[in-house]
Amino acid sequence: MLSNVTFKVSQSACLKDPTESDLGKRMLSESINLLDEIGLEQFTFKKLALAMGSTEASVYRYFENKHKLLVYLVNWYWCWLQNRILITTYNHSSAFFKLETAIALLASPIRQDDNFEFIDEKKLYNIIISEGAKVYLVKDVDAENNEGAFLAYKGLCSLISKLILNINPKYKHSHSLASTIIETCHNQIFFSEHLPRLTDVSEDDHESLKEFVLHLTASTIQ
Amino acid sequence: MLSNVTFKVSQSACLKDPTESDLGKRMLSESINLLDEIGLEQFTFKKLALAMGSTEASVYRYFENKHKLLVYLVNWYWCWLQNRILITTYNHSSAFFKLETAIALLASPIRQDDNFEFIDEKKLYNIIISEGAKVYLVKDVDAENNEGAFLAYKGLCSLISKLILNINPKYKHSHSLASTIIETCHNQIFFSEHLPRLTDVSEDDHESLKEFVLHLTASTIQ
DNA sequence: TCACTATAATAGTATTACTATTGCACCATA
DNA sequence: TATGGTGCAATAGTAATACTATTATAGTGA
Repeated sequence: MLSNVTFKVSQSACLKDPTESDLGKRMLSESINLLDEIGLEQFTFKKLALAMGSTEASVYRYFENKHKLLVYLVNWYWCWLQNRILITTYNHSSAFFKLETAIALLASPIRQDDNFEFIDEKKLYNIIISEGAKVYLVKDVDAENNEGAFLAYKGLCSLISKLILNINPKYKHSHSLASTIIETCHNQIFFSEHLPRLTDVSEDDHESLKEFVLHLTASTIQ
Repeated sequence: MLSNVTFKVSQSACLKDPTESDLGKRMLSESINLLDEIGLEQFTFKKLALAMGSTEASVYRYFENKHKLLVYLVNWYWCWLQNRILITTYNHSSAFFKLETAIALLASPIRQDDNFEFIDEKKLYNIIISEGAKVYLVKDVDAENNEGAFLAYKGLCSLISKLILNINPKYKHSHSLASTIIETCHNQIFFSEHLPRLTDVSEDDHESLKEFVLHLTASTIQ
């Protein structure tokens, strides 16, 4: 069902579609490896070029700067995840089951998806957790928003929001709860790995995280 | 009651205590103005030095780099906020009232505290919302954690966690809920200002934010 | 008055982010 | 098969940023 799917990842994030050339695909693949390994602050186009056996200038042909590259990757993830949720819940009618599935997917490391051989979904998931918030925590967030940089996140939030309203049409804060669910899943995983005193979730205990978030969600919307 | 209080803000964050010299105080004051104005990415010690009529090298005498300066400011805020919560709830015995007070303080812009004439608490609050997460979302978070960079955050989290357990001693995820409350307050304010489709809270409607977080908290812990 | 100390200012270097220009391969047309 | 155009990557830079080694100065105690 997913085969031959490509995501229209925010055109504004790249100068040239990296999925349409061999060099571009290697760029995505290597940038995921490198970002996962050294983090956004240490990441430079020079290091990326070295890792992929190309040059700095070639990377600049595809992405304006490293922030836009991160925006591209994060958007790719949001598109991919929304797809995953829709596919996994396709044959079910219960809104509660759908919401549970969405939370389970958000709270667990991602299985490799062989439809995108140039994306390592597990490493990308780590990048989302550690660097994801940096795509919007910038001064020119409004300008980027106007360019459509966050449409995929909004889409996912809207999807979860609708599931919440299906369960309780009178709940007044469905969008806030949806974004809280998303952010909390990632935050708690980060805390469990690095700042354990900020969480009760043990490292890699995704079942416990799912339980926490699901209980919080279900209690809140009754 | 607060007068003559100073915070032992993580010693490791600075090379020299900025509150003990005139230049240091101006450094804190101007860095808050500048960070609020242009954000961490655009912020440089050169610009700070220019703004305060000093030199880059002098700033480096107090802080290793701009990240450490941010760590210092964020820690100052966490210390200050914990103090505020303790003072505001001092004469009350109800754990629920205390939790409500903590959420109200987290969810609202801060009044100017005249005990610290070199800190503009409102601007600092904006910085916490926009830049706060960046203090831990870095590759060497574990090393910084060992140096005690996050003790103040852990202290606040522990305080809220205890209030939760006072209300319901059987609740299993008090630390996770505490950190979720803190992060959610700041996130939702950011979203209300920049990405309104991710929230139901309107800009500057702190009452509605407080309502959302308090309802979520109360429902979750019963 | 003379060292000694603590401080800030000067004057750099190395690295990073980004860009202008050149060179090369592919492809259609004569 | 030759020729000119097009699109891409590589070369070789510049400008700005992050950081440091050294010098200058003011205050303090002997």
